[in-house]
Parts: sequence; structure tokens; C-alpha cells
Amino acid sequence: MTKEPKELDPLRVAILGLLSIRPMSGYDLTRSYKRALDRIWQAPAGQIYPALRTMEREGFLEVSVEIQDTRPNRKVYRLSALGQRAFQAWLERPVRAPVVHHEFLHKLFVMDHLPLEQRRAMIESYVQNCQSWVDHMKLVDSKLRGSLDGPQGESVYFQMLAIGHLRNVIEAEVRSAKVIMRYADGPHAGGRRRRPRRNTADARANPFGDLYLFPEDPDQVSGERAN
Amino acid sequence: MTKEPKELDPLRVAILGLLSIRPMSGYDLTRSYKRALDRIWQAPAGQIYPALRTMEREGFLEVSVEIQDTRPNRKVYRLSALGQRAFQAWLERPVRAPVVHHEFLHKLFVMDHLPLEQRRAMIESYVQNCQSWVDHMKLVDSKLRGSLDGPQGESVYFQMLAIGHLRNVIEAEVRSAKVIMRYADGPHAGGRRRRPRRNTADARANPFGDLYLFPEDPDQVSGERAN
DNA sequence: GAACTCATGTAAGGGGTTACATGATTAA
DNA sequence: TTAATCATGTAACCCCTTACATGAGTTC
Repeated sequence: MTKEPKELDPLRVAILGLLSIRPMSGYDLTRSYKRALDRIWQAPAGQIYPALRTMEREGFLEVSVEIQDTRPNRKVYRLSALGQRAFQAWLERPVRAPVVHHEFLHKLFVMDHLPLEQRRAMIESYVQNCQSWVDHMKLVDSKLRGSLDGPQGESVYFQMLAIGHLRNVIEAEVRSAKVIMRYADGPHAGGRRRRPRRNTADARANPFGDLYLFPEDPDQVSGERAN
Repeated sequence: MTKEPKELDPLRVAILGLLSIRPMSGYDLTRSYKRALDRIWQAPAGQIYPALRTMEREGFLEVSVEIQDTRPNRKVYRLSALGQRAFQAWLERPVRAPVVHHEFLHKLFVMDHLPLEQRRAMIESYVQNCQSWVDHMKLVDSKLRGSLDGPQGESVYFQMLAIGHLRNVIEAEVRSAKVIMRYADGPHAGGRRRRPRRNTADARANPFGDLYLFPEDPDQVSGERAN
């Protein structure tokens, strides 16, 4: 019997996903990545070309060579039946939790080692960073929007959903970082803190009055049901 | 002259950061990771022990052996002066943009290959997943809160800020995913779509009426200033 | 002439993941 | 007696990043 295809790594799945939209060459793929997925997924050419050949050897892809005389020939890849099935199987598997390599979080975690002014600068620059990211996504969004009525409209629609989700999340980063800014001066309850004043008893019990942007349940922070 | 210390990789920085709170053994470090940073940063023992020895060889750390008779001896590591400086230098460098390996986003991107019912199930399970993550963070939060008045209160305060930020972001994931759910049936403007009805002209121009949760600027989606 | 695009690749090195190995003690 | 905790490690493998190589055409 044929060997069970081992679980696909992220790069392979990404390639299957992009080829499921339309057949493409390795070069097309690198450009796809750059355009839409830049900043969340970078797959340099040095990784894509070997992956394509391997996946063809394994039967996930089929190739045909497009001969061009004025330019180098193109090797155009498309999904095989096996590739289709593998992709579908991946789609139907439960979603894995996002893995975040989040330097900002890490710096927040140990921010007591920075003087106050540098804390502020750090947070501020992060906010700017995220905001420029959001701007970039707005651009991608408006470009995609133009193709909504085109032949691949269905696919574009869901690409826009994904971009929209990412944008929502990054915008939440910005809002949260701005709230964090108000707490950056540390736990010493100095005189001219910028914390919103509530009743004093409440402030003692919960020093992070409005850190959580959208509390669903007023008991969430003080309650310790488990354990 | 001594060789310029090459840029620290994330694992090393994480180790420096945790040791800056207090001296610890490799075993302590793995437990620290599990407790607070589980799900955002997993550093298995097989990576930590070699890293510790390397970093000691390179002069970032100092070791002392704690001899125990009833249990195996502990090698307790602490920051050297060089380690202190390297850590400080990292803190002062500008924050890198977060790198997200986000399977949900990826599946959204190509979700047109799934039948509607499975799209719904996928999104729903992701929401649940994130919500249980938030619950976990509430637990961590309440545990940390107990140490706020302890000897490491200053450090704990900023750890809580970091956890709080992460929680805000994950909660945004949940809210955004719920909005996405309403668009999961695709671009075909069927009769019983659950989109909120606005005036029809607007709906044609912007099919994602309330996708963006917190618009700051009403022109953001239709305007295409650049290019 | 210099720089950029199209188009495909190779090679080196580093980091992360997983599994395995050891060995004593303590709790179910 | 079985499993779990404490405590440290090794080794294999895979993936990813970066840099380099080629070479024709096209644009400034």
C-alpha cells in the first residue's frame, strides 16, 4: 500500500492553497507571497523552488513547461488529484492555535528594566509600526476589491475576509498598546498618575481598571473559581 | 578586541529576560515557560540546556551548583555583567513586528474550497479555541495578581501588562471571527443573507459593511489616495 | 552602462522539534 | 508497582533564512 502522506508543513499547504486558485510557476508564487501575504508569511525563492520539485516527486503537483523565446521558460505547476485531496484534508482538519513570535509582548514582560521614558518610546514606536501595517492592509484591501467582480471573485472575496480579520486584530494591537501606555509608569501609585479615578476601594482590588478593553463579565478578574 | 556579540536569537533573549527576574536552573526555566508563556512560546528542555551551556561559555551567564543529597544537583544560572548589558541592549533596540503563523487566517484565505457548513464549523471551533485561551489567561492573571504585593511586585506588574495585552488581542480575534461568521456564505447576494441591511447603494460599493470593527475614518475603505 | 525584471536554481548554516536516556525519590 | 516529579542532558531531523549564481532582456 502507498505510504500514508505525512502531515503537510505550512509551506507545502500554502503552496497547495495558492495553486488551488490557479496554476502558477515558482516565480508567480513568490510574487503572490510578496503582494498579499507579506509581513505575515514570507517564503523566499530559495525555499519555494526546492519545495515545488519535491512535491512534484511526491505526486502532489503536476508540471508543464511553458516555452518562451524572449524570456526564460516557465515551469507551471498545478494540483494533481492527490494534491487536491491533501489540500482538502488539511482544510477539514481542526484549526491550530496561532503561534505568535511577539517581541513587543516579550519586552512588555520585562519592561521594568527600562527607564520610563524609554518605555514610552518603545510602546509609541510599536503603535506606529502597527499603524503603518494597517495602512498597508488597507491598500491590499482596495486592490483586491477591484477584482471582486472578476473571474476569481469568489476566491477574492475570501481573501478579503482574511485580510479583514488580520486588520481587525492589528487594530486591536494598536488600541491595546495605547491603553498599556497609560500603565507604563509602573505600580507605584504616584500622585499624578493618569489612571482614570474610580472609587478607591475598587482601585485597590483591581489596579488595571480599564486594561481589558471589552469586559464581558464584571467578575472576570476578581473571581478565582478554579483551584 | 573581543568579537562583537552577534544578535541574540529569541530563545537567548527569553532566557536572559527570565534570569533577569531571578537566578534559575534550566529546570526552573522550563517550568516558567510552561506556566506563564505556554501557548505563545514553547521552549522544550532539549533546547534550553544546550543554550544555557553555550551562553555560559560565551560569558553571558554565570553558574553555581547547588548540591542536594535527596535530589539531583541544580545548576543555577544568573546574568553576568555582559549578559546584563546584552539584555539591556536588546530592550533598547526597536521592536520587531510580530511574526504570526496563523492557520486560521490561512484557511479563511482559501475557504471557498469548503462547503458552507464546514466553514461555519471551522470558524466556530476557532472561536471556542480562542475563548478557552482567554480563560487560561484569566487564570494566569489571577495567579499573578496574588504576587503583586510580593517582593517581585514591580516585575509582576509588567508581566500582568503583557498578559493583559495578549488577552486583549485574543479577545479581538474572537470578536472578529464572529463578524467573519456572518460573511461565511460567500459573495453571492442570496435572499436570506444575514448581513445588516443598509441602503442598497452603499452595500454594492462596500460588501463588507461591518467587517471592520472600529472604523476611525469613514473613507478608509473606499478611498484610494495612493497610486 | 547600470540597474531592474523575469526565471530558476544551489549551498551553508542555524534554529527548532521530537524523541530518547538516566536515575533517584515520592505519591497513588 | 506504577506513575509522576526532579533534574540534566544527547542526537537526529527538518525547516527556514540568507546569500550566492546565472543569464537574457528591458528600462533609465
